[in-house]
Formats: sequence, C-alpha cells, structure tokens
Amino acid sequence: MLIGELAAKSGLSRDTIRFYEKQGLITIERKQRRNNNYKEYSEEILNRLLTIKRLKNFGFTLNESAVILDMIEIREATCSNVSEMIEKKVQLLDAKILDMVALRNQLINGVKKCVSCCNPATPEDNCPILISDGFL
Amino acid sequence: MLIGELAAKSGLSRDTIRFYEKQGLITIERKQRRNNNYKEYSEEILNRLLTIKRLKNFGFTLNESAVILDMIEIREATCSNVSEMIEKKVQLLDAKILDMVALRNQLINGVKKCVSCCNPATPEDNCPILISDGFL
DNA sequence: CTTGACCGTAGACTATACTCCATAGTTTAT
DNA sequence: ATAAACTATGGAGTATAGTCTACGGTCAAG
Repeated sequence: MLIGELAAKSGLSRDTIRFYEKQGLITIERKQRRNNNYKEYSEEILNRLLTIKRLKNFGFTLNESAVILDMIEIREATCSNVSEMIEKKVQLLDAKILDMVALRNQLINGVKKCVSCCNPATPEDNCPILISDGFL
Repeated sequence: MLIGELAAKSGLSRDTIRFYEKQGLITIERKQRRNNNYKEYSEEILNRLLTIKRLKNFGFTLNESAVILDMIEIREATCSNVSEMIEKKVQLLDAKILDMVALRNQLINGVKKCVSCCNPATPEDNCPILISDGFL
C-alpha cells in the first residue's frame, strides 16, 4: 500500500510515518518502490507502526520502541527480556507517580492552609501563605 | 552581585540565568550595569530565581512561572488567584497520575499473565503473551 | 487538457528547557 | 607581563516528537 493508505490504517500522519522512517524505525528498501518511485508499504510495516503506537502509549520513547521492535524481529523478545524491560518501565512509572502524588499533596496542603489562615475579606494583596519562601 | 555569584547562590547555571533573561523571566536594565558593562544582579533577582525553581519543582512551566511572578510583583497574587492556579495544576497532576497508574497496572497485568501462562523452559522465541496485538 | 490530490525529498519550524560554541572585552592571580 | 577565569553577546546545538514549507514529479477525475 502507499503512504496515504498506511496513514489511514495506522492512524499516524504521513509526516509522522516519514519521520519514523527517517529515524530508522521503519525501513523501505529501494526495491520496495513502484516504477514511479512511490514506496510500497507492506503489512509488516503497518504492524510495526501499530506496535510503535502501543509502545508509545505505555510511555516507551521512540528509541526504546526501536530496540523492542528489533528484538521482536530477531525473536529475542523473550518472556524474560520483555518482562525485564516492562518492570523497568513500571519502576519509572511508580517513581514518577510517587513524585507527583507528593507534589499534589503539597499543593493541596498549601491551599488548605491558606483557607484556614487567610482573611477572605482582604483579598487585596499577595497571599502570605501561598506566596512565601516556604511554598511558592 | 555578578552572574557567577548569582549562579552559585541560586543553584542555576550562568547559561540558565542568561536563558531566563532572554526569555524575559528576569530583567536587567541598562543602568543596573557596572562601568565595565557587567550586570549587577540584585537580591530581588535572586529571590525571583529561587521562586522560579520552586514553581518549576511543582510542575509549572517557565511561561506559567513568569505569569505568577508578574502577579506577585503587582500584588495580584491573591489567595483566590493563586488558589485557582494551584487547583488547576492539581487537576492536571491528578489526571496524569490516574493515567500512569492505569498504564502501570496494564503492564503489571501483562507480566503476571506471562508468568502464569508461559513455559519458562522454552525461552527461545518471542513471548506470545507480551508480544501480541492485544498487548505490545 | 487542467486541476487537485498524492507521492517524493530536504530542511526549517514548533514546543520546552536548557547547553554549548565562538568571539571579544575585563579582571584576577601568579 | 601572562594566563586563566570571568563577563558579555549571538547563535547553534541537544533531546524528543513531530509539523510545516517549498519544490517537483505522478496520478486521477472532471
């Protein structure tokens, strides 16, 4: 299929597909072109793009995705290899989640403190609670 | 103080400070320079940079930080104004946290399914659970 | 035939937040 | 005096993931 069809089927834009090709995530050989020099994309390429989309959804970068795709291609995406990569990603996610939870709690606490300490009748100046060296 | 001292005190690099100046987050007037054209940074500038660091830690972008800093400067960083901004940031954090939790759970479930379904004695091929259209 | 859509390529641009490079003047310490 | 460190400016580069622009060839429908 041509790039327009591939874009429609993959849900990615033509520019994105070209970008992935330039980055090396997909490869089109010289002999995979039509006589008019248009590239003929195979079902394998479509599958590869769909895998990239799923990996990206899980937070894998394009480079990480390329690594995984190559492992799949040479059949080294074994249970242990992939599990290991997934567990690393989970650890990163967990760390990030903890970080964000702590931050949101700090922000919430700041607002709570403001509500209980500030005088709502005098809103004409910077908040002494939220705008301070100990907070923002 | 000169930029080297400001960098040491703020914990930001000289390049970062110059970048912030170029972005408009801090401003040095013509008359705030020494005779040799070196910029004289005030304590106010240092405080402003420290505020930027705290805001950045909470996930505010440089542009958002500039807005908040300007509000502080003209004394419009009132309780309600800042609370509103904080609550918006909390909402974004909450949404992102939910998203990440869902993703990590999906990843964990995938690994669990692999452990319970795959034969650990045959690790010579792609994992049929983790490497599939329904997962990665 | 003509026009618009599609294809291809290269390179610039966007967003965000720096970081590095090059050049030149000033200051400091040996 | 000399070399190194510091200051200034402008602009390019990095990382990530696209998106847009410009130009030219090909194809399909009116």
